[in-house]
Amino acid sequence: MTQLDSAQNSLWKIFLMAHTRLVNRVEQDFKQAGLPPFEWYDVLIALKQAPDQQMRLSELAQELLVNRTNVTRLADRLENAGLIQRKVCKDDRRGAFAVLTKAGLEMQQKMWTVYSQSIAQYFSRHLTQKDTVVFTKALTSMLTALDEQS
Amino acid sequence: MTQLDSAQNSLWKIFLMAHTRLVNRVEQDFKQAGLPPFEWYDVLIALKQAPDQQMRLSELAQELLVNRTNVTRLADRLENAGLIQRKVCKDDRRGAFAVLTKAGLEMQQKMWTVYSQSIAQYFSRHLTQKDTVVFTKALTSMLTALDEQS
DNA sequence: ACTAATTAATTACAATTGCAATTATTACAA
DNA sequence: TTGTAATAATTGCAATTGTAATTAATTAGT
Repeated sequence: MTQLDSAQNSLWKIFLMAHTRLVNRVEQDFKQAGLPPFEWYDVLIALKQAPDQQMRLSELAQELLVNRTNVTRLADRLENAGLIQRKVCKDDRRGAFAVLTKAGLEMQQKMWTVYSQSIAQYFSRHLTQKDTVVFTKALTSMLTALDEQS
Repeated sequence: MTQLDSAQNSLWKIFLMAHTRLVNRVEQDFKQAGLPPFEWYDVLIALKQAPDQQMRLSELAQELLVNRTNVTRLADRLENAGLIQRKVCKDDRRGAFAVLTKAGLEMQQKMWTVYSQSIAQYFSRHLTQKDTVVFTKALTSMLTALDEQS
Protein backbone atom coordinates (compact mmCIF):
# COMPACT_ATOMS: atom_id res chain seq x y z
CA MET A 1 0.00 0.00 0.00
CA THR A 2 1.63 3.13 -1.31
CA GLN A 3 1.87 6.20 0.87
CA LEU A 4 2.01 9.85 -0.07
CA ASP A 5 4.66 12.16 1.28
CA SER A 6 4.07 15.86 1.53
CA ALA A 7 6.05 16.80 -1.57
CA GLN A 8 4.02 14.40 -3.65
CA ASN A 9 0.77 15.60 -2.20
CA SER A 10 1.57 19.20 -2.85
CA LEU A 11 2.73 18.42 -6.37
CA TRP A 12 -0.64 16.85 -7.13
CA LYS A 13 -2.32 20.01 -5.90
CA ILE A 14 -0.05 22.19 -8.00
CA PHE A 15 -0.63 19.96 -11.00
CA LEU A 16 -4.38 20.45 -10.75
CA MET A 17 -4.07 24.14 -10.17
CA ALA A 18 -1.64 24.65 -13.03
CA HIS A 19 -3.94 22.77 -15.36
CA THR A 20 -6.92 24.91 -14.43
CA ARG A 21 -5.02 28.16 -14.67
CA LEU A 22 -3.39 27.26 -17.97
CA VAL A 23 -6.63 26.15 -19.59
CA ASN A 24 -8.44 29.23 -18.35
CA ARG A 25 -5.72 31.42 -19.77
CA VAL A 26 -5.75 29.71 -23.13
CA GLU A 27 -9.55 29.95 -23.28
CA GLN A 28 -9.27 33.62 -22.54
CA ASP A 29 -6.80 34.10 -25.37
CA PHE A 30 -9.12 32.33 -27.80
CA LYS A 31 -12.02 34.43 -26.65
CA GLN A 32 -10.08 37.64 -26.98
CA ALA A 33 -9.16 36.69 -30.52
CA GLY A 34 -12.83 36.06 -31.29
CA LEU A 35 -12.20 32.34 -31.78
CA PRO A 36 -14.29 29.35 -30.72
CA PRO A 37 -13.64 27.49 -27.49
CA PHE A 38 -10.66 25.35 -26.77
CA GLU A 39 -12.42 22.06 -27.31
CA TRP A 40 -13.21 22.77 -30.94
CA TYR A 41 -9.52 22.83 -31.74
CA ASP A 42 -9.14 19.23 -30.66
CA VAL A 43 -11.86 18.17 -33.05
CA LEU A 44 -10.40 20.14 -35.93
CA ILE A 45 -6.83 18.90 -35.49
CA ALA A 46 -7.95 15.30 -35.03
CA LEU A 47 -9.85 15.42 -38.31
CA LYS A 48 -7.05 17.23 -40.09
CA GLN A 49 -4.65 14.45 -39.21
CA ALA A 50 -7.04 11.61 -39.99
CA PRO A 51 -7.09 9.79 -43.35
CA ASP A 52 -9.30 11.72 -45.77
CA GLN A 53 -9.69 14.28 -42.98
CA GLN A 54 -12.61 12.33 -41.60
CA MET A 55 -13.36 10.18 -38.58
CA ARG A 56 -16.23 8.19 -37.22
CA LEU A 57 -17.95 9.95 -34.36
CA SER A 58 -17.10 7.09 -32.05
CA GLU A 59 -13.41 7.31 -32.97
CA LEU A 60 -13.56 10.99 -32.25
CA ALA A 61 -15.10 10.28 -28.87
CA GLN A 62 -12.22 8.00 -27.95
CA GLU A 63 -9.61 10.41 -29.20
CA LEU A 64 -11.09 13.32 -27.29
CA LEU A 65 -11.92 11.35 -24.14
CA VAL A 66 -15.48 12.58 -24.39
CA ASN A 67 -18.51 10.31 -24.22
CA ARG A 68 -20.60 9.67 -27.31
CA THR A 69 -23.51 11.78 -26.24
CA ASN A 70 -21.31 14.81 -25.96
CA VAL A 71 -19.51 14.12 -29.22
CA THR A 72 -22.88 14.07 -30.95
CA ARG A 73 -23.60 17.49 -29.60
CA LEU A 74 -20.14 18.88 -30.08
CA ALA A 75 -20.39 17.75 -33.70
CA ASP A 76 -23.76 19.50 -33.95
CA ARG A 77 -22.17 22.77 -32.94
CA LEU A 78 -19.25 22.46 -35.31
CA GLU A 79 -21.57 21.43 -38.12
CA ASN A 80 -23.78 24.45 -37.44
CA ALA A 81 -20.71 26.62 -37.69
CA GLY A 82 -19.83 24.98 -41.03
CA LEU A 83 -16.52 23.61 -39.79
CA ILE A 84 -17.36 19.95 -40.28
CA GLN A 85 -19.96 17.97 -42.16
CA ARG A 86 -21.61 14.69 -41.30
CA LYS A 87 -21.46 11.92 -43.87
CA VAL A 88 -23.25 8.59 -43.59
CA CYS A 89 -20.99 5.56 -43.43
CA LYS A 90 -21.63 3.15 -46.26
CA ASP A 91 -20.02 0.16 -44.56
CA ASP A 92 -22.14 0.60 -41.48
CA ARG A 93 -25.33 2.53 -41.88
CA ARG A 94 -25.64 3.10 -38.15
CA GLY A 95 -22.52 5.19 -38.19
CA ALA A 96 -21.59 8.66 -39.26
CA PHE A 97 -18.36 10.31 -40.31
CA ALA A 98 -17.38 13.79 -39.35
CA VAL A 99 -15.57 15.36 -42.29
CA LEU A 100 -13.43 18.49 -42.04
CA THR A 101 -14.63 21.28 -44.34
CA LYS A 102 -12.49 23.93 -46.00
CA ALA A 103 -13.75 26.43 -43.45
CA GLY A 104 -12.85 23.94 -40.74
CA LEU A 105 -9.30 23.65 -41.95
CA GLU A 106 -8.96 27.41 -42.11
CA MET A 107 -10.31 27.70 -38.59
CA GLN A 108 -7.81 25.14 -37.35
CA GLN A 109 -5.01 27.20 -38.83
CA LYS A 110 -6.30 30.44 -37.40
CA MET A 111 -6.69 28.88 -33.97
CA TRP A 112 -3.22 27.37 -34.11
CA THR A 113 -1.56 30.75 -34.56
CA VAL A 114 -3.09 31.83 -31.28
CA TYR A 115 -2.85 28.50 -29.50
CA SER A 116 0.79 27.80 -30.26
CA GLN A 117 1.73 31.20 -28.92
CA SER A 118 -0.18 30.56 -25.72
CA ILE A 119 1.32 27.11 -25.18
CA ALA A 120 4.80 28.45 -25.76
CA GLN A 121 4.36 31.44 -23.52
CA TYR A 122 2.54 29.92 -20.57
CA PHE A 123 3.78 26.35 -20.64
CA SER A 124 6.81 25.44 -22.70
CA ARG A 125 8.78 28.53 -21.83
CA HIS A 126 9.10 27.23 -18.28
CA LEU A 127 10.54 23.85 -19.26
CA THR A 128 14.12 23.05 -20.22
CA GLN A 129 14.71 20.48 -22.89
CA LYS A 130 15.56 17.99 -20.22
CA ASP A 131 12.47 18.86 -18.23
CA THR A 132 10.43 18.19 -21.33
CA VAL A 133 11.89 14.74 -21.74
CA VAL A 134 11.52 13.80 -18.10
CA PHE A 135 8.02 15.21 -17.93
CA THR A 136 6.96 13.35 -21.05
CA LYS A 137 8.29 10.07 -19.74
CA ALA A 138 6.54 10.38 -16.41
CA LEU A 139 3.17 11.38 -17.85
CA THR A 140 3.38 8.70 -20.52
CA SER A 141 4.07 6.15 -17.85
CA MET A 142 0.94 7.25 -15.97
CA LEU A 143 -1.15 7.00 -19.12
CA THR A 144 0.19 3.57 -19.96
CA ALA A 145 -0.56 2.29 -16.48
CA LEU A 146 -4.10 3.64 -16.65
CA ASP A 147 -4.58 1.92 -19.98
CA GLU A 148 -3.34 -1.42 -18.76
CA GLN A 149 -5.38 -1.37 -15.63
CA SER A 150 -8.95 -1.11 -16.81
CA MET B 1 8.10 35.54 -30.46
CA THR B 2 8.49 32.10 -28.96
CA GLN B 3 8.25 29.00 -31.11
CA LEU B 4 7.13 25.50 -30.24
CA ASP B 5 9.13 22.45 -31.18
CA SER B 6 7.49 19.11 -31.63
CA ALA B 7 8.53 17.66 -28.27
CA GLN B 8 7.01 20.64 -26.50
CA ASN B 9 3.85 20.46 -28.53
CA SER B 10 3.38 16.80 -27.85
CA LEU B 11 4.12 17.28 -24.15
CA TRP B 12 1.32 19.81 -23.95
CA LYS B 13 -1.02 17.31 -25.52
CA ILE B 14 0.08 14.58 -23.12
CA PHE B 15 -0.28 16.97 -20.21
CA LEU B 16 -3.91 17.64 -21.11
CA MET B 17 -4.65 14.02 -21.72
CA ALA B 18 -3.00 12.87 -18.49
CA HIS B 19 -4.98 15.42 -16.55
CA THR B 20 -8.27 14.28 -18.02
CA ARG B 21 -7.53 10.61 -17.55
CA LEU B 22 -6.30 11.04 -13.99
CA VAL B 23 -9.24 13.15 -12.93
CA ASN B 24 -11.70 10.73 -14.54
CA ARG B 25 -10.05 7.85 -12.73
CA VAL B 26 -10.13 9.58 -9.37
CA GLU B 27 -13.78 10.53 -9.88
CA GLN B 28 -14.52 6.94 -10.67
CA ASP B 29 -12.83 5.77 -7.46
CA PHE B 30 -14.86 8.24 -5.43
CA LYS B 31 -18.05 7.13 -7.10
CA GLN B 32 -17.28 3.47 -6.53
CA ALA B 33 -16.72 4.20 -2.86
CA GLY B 34 -20.09 5.96 -2.70
CA LEU B 35 -18.44 9.30 -2.03
CA PRO B 36 -19.30 12.75 -3.35
CA PRO B 37 -17.57 14.25 -6.37
CA PHE B 38 -14.00 15.36 -6.50
CA GLU B 39 -14.74 19.04 -6.18
CA TRP B 40 -16.31 18.70 -2.77
CA TYR B 41 -13.02 17.54 -1.36
CA ASP B 42 -11.39 20.82 -2.27
CA VAL B 43 -14.02 22.72 -0.34
CA LEU B 44 -13.73 20.48 2.70
CA ILE B 45 -9.94 20.55 2.88
CA ALA B 46 -9.82 24.30 2.34
CA LEU B 47 -12.19 24.86 5.24
CA LYS B 48 -10.41 22.33 7.43
CA GLN B 49 -7.16 24.21 7.04
CA ALA B 50 -8.68 27.68 7.47
CA PRO B 51 -8.70 29.52 10.82
CA ASP B 52 -11.79 28.42 12.79
CA GLN B 53 -12.47 26.03 9.92
CA GLN B 54 -14.35 28.74 8.12
CA MET B 55 -13.90 30.94 5.08
CA ARG B 56 -15.76 33.69 3.30
CA LEU B 57 -17.43 32.47 0.14
CA SER B 58 -15.37 34.88 -1.91
CA GLU B 59 -12.13 33.56 -0.41
CA LEU B 60 -13.28 30.07 -1.23
CA ALA B 61 -13.95 31.13 -4.80
CA GLN B 62 -10.40 32.41 -5.16
CA GLU B 63 -8.90 29.33 -3.56
CA LEU B 64 -10.85 26.97 -5.77
CA LEU B 65 -10.50 29.01 -8.96
CA VAL B 66 -14.26 28.95 -9.34
CA ASN B 67 -16.37 32.04 -9.95
CA ARG B 68 -18.63 33.38 -7.25
CA THR B 69 -21.82 32.25 -8.85
CA ASN B 70 -20.67 28.67 -8.81
CA VAL B 71 -19.31 28.86 -5.30
CA THR B 72 -22.71 29.99 -4.14
CA ARG B 73 -24.25 26.90 -5.65
CA LEU B 74 -21.48 24.52 -4.68
CA ALA B 75 -21.96 25.77 -1.12
CA ASP B 76 -25.70 25.15 -1.48
CA ARG B 77 -25.04 21.51 -2.29
CA LEU B 78 -22.61 20.98 0.53
CA GLU B 79 -24.94 22.73 2.93
CA ASN B 80 -27.83 20.53 1.82
CA ALA B 81 -25.65 17.52 2.52
CA GLY B 82 -24.90 18.89 5.98
CA LEU B 83 -21.16 19.16 5.37
CA ILE B 84 -20.92 22.91 5.80
CA GLN B 85 -23.06 25.66 7.25
CA ARG B 86 -23.46 29.24 6.23
CA LYS B 87 -22.91 31.91 8.86
CA VAL B 88 -23.53 35.61 8.38
CA CYS B 89 -20.49 37.81 8.69
CA LYS B 90 -20.83 40.40 11.44
CA ASP B 91 -18.13 42.70 10.11
CA ASP B 92 -19.72 42.85 6.70
CA ARG B 93 -23.36 41.98 6.49
CA ARG B 94 -23.18 41.45 2.76
CA GLY B 95 -20.90 38.51 3.28
CA ALA B 96 -21.25 34.92 4.42
CA PHE B 97 -18.92 32.40 5.93
CA ALA B 98 -18.91 28.75 5.05
CA VAL B 99 -18.19 26.78 8.21
CA LEU B 100 -17.11 23.15 8.25
CA THR B 101 -19.46 20.92 10.23
CA LYS B 102 -18.56 17.78 12.15
CA ALA B 103 -20.06 15.71 9.36
CA GLY B 104 -18.00 17.73 6.91
CA LEU B 105 -14.79 16.95 8.71
CA GLU B 106 -15.65 13.28 8.83
CA MET B 107 -16.41 13.31 5.13
CA GLN B 108 -13.07 14.96 4.39
CA GLN B 109 -11.33 12.18 6.28
CA LYS B 110 -13.29 9.46 4.57
CA MET B 111 -12.59 10.98 1.16
CA TRP B 112 -8.92 11.33 1.92
CA THR B 113 -8.47 7.63 2.57
CA VAL B 114 -9.68 6.97 -0.96
CA TYR B 115 -8.13 10.03 -2.57
CA SER B 116 -4.63 9.58 -1.20
CA GLN B 117 -4.56 6.02 -2.45
CA SER B 118 -5.61 7.13 -5.90
CA ILE B 119 -3.07 9.92 -6.09
CA ALA B 120 -0.32 7.60 -4.96
CA GLN B 121 -1.25 4.83 -7.33
CA TYR B 122 -1.99 6.76 -10.50
CA PHE B 123 0.25 9.78 -10.11
CA SER B 124 3.01 9.77 -7.54
CA ARG B 125 4.07 6.20 -8.15
CA HIS B 126 5.36 7.27 -11.56
CA LEU B 127 7.57 10.06 -10.25
CA THR B 128 11.01 9.76 -8.70
CA GLN B 129 11.89 12.11 -5.89
CA LYS B 130 13.91 14.13 -8.32
CA ASP B 131 11.08 14.21 -10.83
CA THR B 132 8.85 15.54 -8.10
CA VAL B 133 11.21 18.40 -7.35
CA VAL B 134 11.76 19.31 -10.99
CA PHE B 135 8.09 19.04 -11.78
CA THR B 136 7.12 21.20 -8.83
CA LYS B 137 9.59 23.89 -9.81
CA ALA B 138 8.41 24.03 -13.39
CA LEU B 139 4.71 24.16 -12.58
CA THR B 140 5.26 26.69 -9.85
CA SER B 141 7.15 28.85 -12.28
CA MET B 142 4.20 28.71 -14.69
CA LEU B 143 1.77 29.67 -11.94
CA THR B 144 3.94 32.55 -10.79
CA ALA B 145 4.22 33.89 -14.31
CA LEU B 146 0.46 33.70 -14.78
CA ASP B 147 -0.02 35.58 -11.53
CA GLU B 148 2.38 38.34 -12.42
CA GLN B 149 1.00 38.86 -15.85
CA SER B 150 -2.63 39.72 -15.29
C1' DA C 1 -32.91 -18.02 -41.50
C1' DC C 2 -34.29 -16.04 -37.22
C1' DT C 3 -34.12 -14.35 -32.77
C1' DA C 4 -31.23 -12.23 -29.21
C1' DA C 5 -27.47 -9.46 -28.02
C1' DT C 6 -24.37 -5.73 -29.35
C1' DT C 7 -23.08 -1.40 -31.29
C1' DA C 8 -23.51 3.61 -33.29
C1' DA C 9 -25.67 7.51 -32.81
C1' DT C 10 -29.24 10.30 -31.08
C1' DT C 11 -32.71 12.17 -27.85
C1' DA C 12 -34.97 13.25 -23.25
C1' DC C 13 -34.44 14.88 -18.83
C1' DA C 14 -31.96 16.38 -14.78
C1' DA C 15 -27.92 18.64 -12.96
C1' DT C 16 -24.26 21.92 -13.56
C1' DT C 17 -22.03 25.90 -15.53
C1' DG C 18 -21.39 30.71 -17.36
C1' DC C 19 -23.01 35.27 -17.99
C1' DA C 20 -25.93 39.10 -16.98
C1' DA C 21 -28.93 41.17 -13.89
C1' DT C 22 -30.46 41.92 -8.97
C1' DT C 23 -30.28 42.79 -3.93
C1' DA C 24 -28.12 44.30 0.06
C1' DT C 25 -24.41 46.49 2.19
C1' DT C 26 -20.23 49.22 2.50
C1' DA C 27 -16.92 52.89 0.95
C1' DC C 28 -16.03 57.19 -0.85
C1' DA C 29 -16.36 62.02 -2.28
C1' DA C 30 -18.74 66.36 -2.88
C1' DT D 1 -25.19 63.83 4.76
C1' DT D 2 -26.26 62.45 0.63
C1' DG D 3 -25.65 60.53 -3.63
C1' DT D 4 -22.50 57.52 -6.48
C1' DA D 5 -19.64 53.81 -7.04
C1' DA D 6 -17.90 49.36 -5.56
C1' DT D 7 -18.37 44.85 -3.40
C1' DA D 8 -20.58 40.16 -1.62
C1' DA D 9 -23.66 37.09 -2.58
C1' DT D 10 -27.59 35.46 -4.96
C1' DT D 11 -30.92 34.60 -8.79
C1' DG D 12 -32.67 34.02 -13.72
C1' DC D 13 -31.78 32.35 -18.05
C1' DA D 14 -29.31 30.09 -21.73
C1' DA D 15 -25.86 26.73 -22.86
C1' DT D 16 -23.43 22.58 -21.72
C1' DT D 17 -22.86 18.13 -19.50
C1' DG D 18 -24.04 13.40 -17.65
C1' DT D 19 -27.09 9.44 -17.32
C1' DA D 20 -30.60 6.68 -19.01
C1' DA D 21 -33.66 5.57 -22.55
C1' DT D 22 -34.50 5.18 -27.70
C1' DT D 23 -33.80 4.11 -32.60
C1' DA D 24 -31.58 1.79 -36.23
C1' DA D 25 -28.33 -1.37 -38.03
C1' DT D 26 -25.08 -5.13 -37.42
C1' DT D 27 -23.30 -9.43 -35.40
C1' DA D 28 -23.65 -13.95 -33.22
C1' DG D 29 -25.77 -18.19 -31.81
C1' DT D 30 -28.74 -21.78 -32.75
